[in-house]
Amino acid sequence: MNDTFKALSDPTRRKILQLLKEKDMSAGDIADQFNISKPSISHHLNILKQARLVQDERQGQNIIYSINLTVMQEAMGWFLGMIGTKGESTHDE
Amino acid sequence: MNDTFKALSDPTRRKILQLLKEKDMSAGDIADQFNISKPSISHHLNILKQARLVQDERQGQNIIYSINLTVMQEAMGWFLGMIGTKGESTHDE
DNA sequence: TTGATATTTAGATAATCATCTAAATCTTAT
DNA sequence: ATAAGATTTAGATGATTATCTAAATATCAA
Repeated sequence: MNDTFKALSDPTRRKILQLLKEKDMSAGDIADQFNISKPSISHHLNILKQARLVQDERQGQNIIYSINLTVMQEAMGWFLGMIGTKGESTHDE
Repeated sequence: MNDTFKALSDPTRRKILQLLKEKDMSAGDIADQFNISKPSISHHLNILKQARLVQDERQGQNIIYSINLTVMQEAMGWFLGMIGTKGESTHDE
């Protein structure tokens, strides 16, 4: 969960996720959307990958990235737990 | 929104929010829950405050912190937007 | 196999961040 | 007014991070 939030804390990485929400994209196509070097984007993609927020698959010369909505939902679960009735305990009592 | 995610990226700050979800607490009582100096906790509280994730109010010698669920809900809205049907565009077309 | 394209890895650097101690501020009680 | 308690501010330090350029790896095409 910490990796997830750390990964989401950078605006470039959040924008990458928003791009991948629309459609799967190659690393190069993703990099073209930013004024940042390709190695830096590769680094961001790696952080997203370690957090399992994205998956990658090689297709010929390209590596295609796609979003992992399952992990996104898990993160949203954290918010749901927080927004539950104020003062409500996590465990039954 | 960036301030929000930045604020949420630290585990100590997330734990503070979980404490405040249960009940409002003074800065000192919050600090007692961690093996971290009071000034450091004060710093974390300030970051949460700038992100408007918490509010504070002085009560005598103490300063009482409370969670701001509205901002939490806004952050969750970002996730809802992400989890919408894959490939679905934000604007109508 | 050689060359071109796509992507990552390595290594360096400047900026940001979490943390600490010491000192300052604010409030209450004597 | 002074002392005590609660909290924050100031300033410093070590760790993490985002970024870059240069070099390495992998795939495809000729």
